Amino acid sequence: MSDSPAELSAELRNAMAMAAAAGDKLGAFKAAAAAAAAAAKKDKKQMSESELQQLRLKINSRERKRMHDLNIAMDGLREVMPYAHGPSVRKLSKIATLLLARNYILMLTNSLEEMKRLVSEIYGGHHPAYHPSACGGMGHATPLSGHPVGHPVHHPLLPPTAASLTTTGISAVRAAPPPPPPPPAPPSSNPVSHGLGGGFPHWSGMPCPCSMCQMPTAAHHHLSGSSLPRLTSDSK
DNA sequence: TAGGCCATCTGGTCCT
DNA sequence: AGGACCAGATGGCCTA
Repeated sequence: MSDSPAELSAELRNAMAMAAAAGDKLGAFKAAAAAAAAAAKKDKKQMSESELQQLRLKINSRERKRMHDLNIAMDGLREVMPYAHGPSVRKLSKIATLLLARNYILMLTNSLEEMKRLVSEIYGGHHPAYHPSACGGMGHATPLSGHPVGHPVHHPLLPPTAASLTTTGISAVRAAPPPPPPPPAPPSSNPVSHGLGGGFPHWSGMPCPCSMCQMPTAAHHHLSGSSLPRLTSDSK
């Protein structure tokens, strides 16, 4: 197996390492891109070994950048998760981040529903929030979730309500069976580890990403995975 | 040492 | 045609 992909990629890695060592990676990328652009004008069968290699370097560099951007977005997601941050805490894995985010969204959605229910109970459905005309003509698409009387509402910054989510293709979240609303405990309370795989610390009232704590929300399983349209093509 | 996680390469497919 | 996206393969690093 002398021409195995592993050996070929090792060769390319050496080329990249040499290019990176000679200068900045951007410069190496630009050189590779220029050579690849010239080479791409020809038929691939007519391309020389080095031209093919340059094209491969360009594609590899693009893919690296794409994955790097994805990791940056993942870090941004980690930052807003109710989880212990800090140098002494191990970073959440990607799968754990996604599972925790999902549970967190479900929890927030449920809390919002519960809050709306409580407000309607207290005010008997006569709270001004349920009458958009009382909000200075801002014209809500959906009733606001019971903001306190007298407090200014920054409408553009409000998170979408569960009802509005249904109009954006996320209705499955709302369709989830309501788990018991967790108390609003801050993540600073003592974590409880159940000693399962992954070693996720458990915070009181906070969603856990570990597989043991995934609630059976079969009602919205159709939201996951391959059924989601591509972001770049959902406008069609 | 096995298993988990990750980065990277690679070829294929889809989209603009 | 070129780029974005995806999934499989591979190897490295780390931890229990």
